[in-house]
Amino acid sequence: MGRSPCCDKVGLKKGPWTPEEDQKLLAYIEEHGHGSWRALPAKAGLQRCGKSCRLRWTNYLRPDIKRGKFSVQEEQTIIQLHALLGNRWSAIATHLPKRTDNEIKNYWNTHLKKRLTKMGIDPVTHKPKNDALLSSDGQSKNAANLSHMAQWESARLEAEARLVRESKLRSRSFQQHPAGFAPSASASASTSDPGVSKSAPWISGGWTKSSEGNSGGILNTGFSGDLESPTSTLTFSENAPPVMCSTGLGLSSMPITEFVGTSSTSETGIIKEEGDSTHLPEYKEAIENSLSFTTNLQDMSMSIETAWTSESLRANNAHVNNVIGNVMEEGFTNLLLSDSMDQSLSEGGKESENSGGSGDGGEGGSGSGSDCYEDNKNYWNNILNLVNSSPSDSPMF
DNA sequence: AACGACGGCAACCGCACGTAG
DNA sequence: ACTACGTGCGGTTGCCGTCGT
Repeated sequence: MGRSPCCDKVGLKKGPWTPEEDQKLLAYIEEHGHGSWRALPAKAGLQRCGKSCRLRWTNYLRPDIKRGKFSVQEEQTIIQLHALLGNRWSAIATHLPKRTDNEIKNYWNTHLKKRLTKMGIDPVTHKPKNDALLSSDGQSKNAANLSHMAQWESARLEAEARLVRESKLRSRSFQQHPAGFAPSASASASTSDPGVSKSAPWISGGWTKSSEGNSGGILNTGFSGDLESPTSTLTFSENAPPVMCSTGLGLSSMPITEFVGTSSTSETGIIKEEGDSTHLPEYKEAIENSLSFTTNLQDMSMSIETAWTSESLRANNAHVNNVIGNVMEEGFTNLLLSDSMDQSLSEGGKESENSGGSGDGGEGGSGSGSDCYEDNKNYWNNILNLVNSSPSDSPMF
């Protein structure tokens, strides 16, 4: 595939941007929008490649960027989402308004990763590093299961994002071929679309819950507030079996409940080993089937917003943030916060400016010795809380 | 004061993906 | 179906300021 290098032209400047360059770029974009990035430098009178301009704009000049220290809440959000999504910074950035993925990535690499390591948690797997030591009391199993859960959740998010992306495409078709679809002045996607089942097998497979009573699947649910995410049917109810209809992912029979109920009762609800092993291939398949790991939560929220522009959908992101916020209030972040504070104390309050916010670091007291396991347990419990507390009646989750 | 080590961060690089022609 | 282009994304690099010796 031919792909012309963008910066191989001689005479193009690289390296740090000067205020003059910034000014030029800013002025041009404010007046004309960025349009084609490749064409922009010439038009704006910059000796830069388009890519460089784009990066400068998205990571630095954009007016809606918040700079400066990350708040404790932001830190916690990053860690939690990283546990679920891995190094998908753009997805994580979705839930940190005004922060760029690059900034988050840098912050993770320079601060949070180290902090987790210091806490004895593997920043990659988010598992306790002393897994082996814990194995005797079964904690390693728990940790593995929790990690497994996170992996699965990651795949789930991927699938959901794909669904939305698919819907986005449909939305474009709406705009381009309005005659071919029921007109939707309110863009509320209130129509059924036979094409859905063809293009999105996981939809056609039926989100049992969401498609019940509306044959068109998810898109039929009407987005006036009762949009049912396919995966939102993953209710995490300990009583009612979850209606996992991700047939496209081969997950329909997965014993999700067994995973799910565990978040709040760390000791009891952990995945049953037999269930886990039984469905391991399905998990694997589910994850592997989520081919497009480029999708992210931003895709979900943004594409829905652009696709249907329903106010109710705007709550999706807000909800996620609320969930995260709730989790934080419940103490997960105390762990890190306390660590943060420990660090502050030990390092002379280097990070004490940390948004002074939510001084909820009170009861934490992590970090030392015997508390380590407890902390890690809480850590994972709260990650699961994040997932579990996504209400089934949420438009998005 | 000079020097090296280290950390933080902006920017670059290259791959992947979507899309238009 | 193929190709070129535009863009998104994550990993990496390199500059610069700060700190310790």
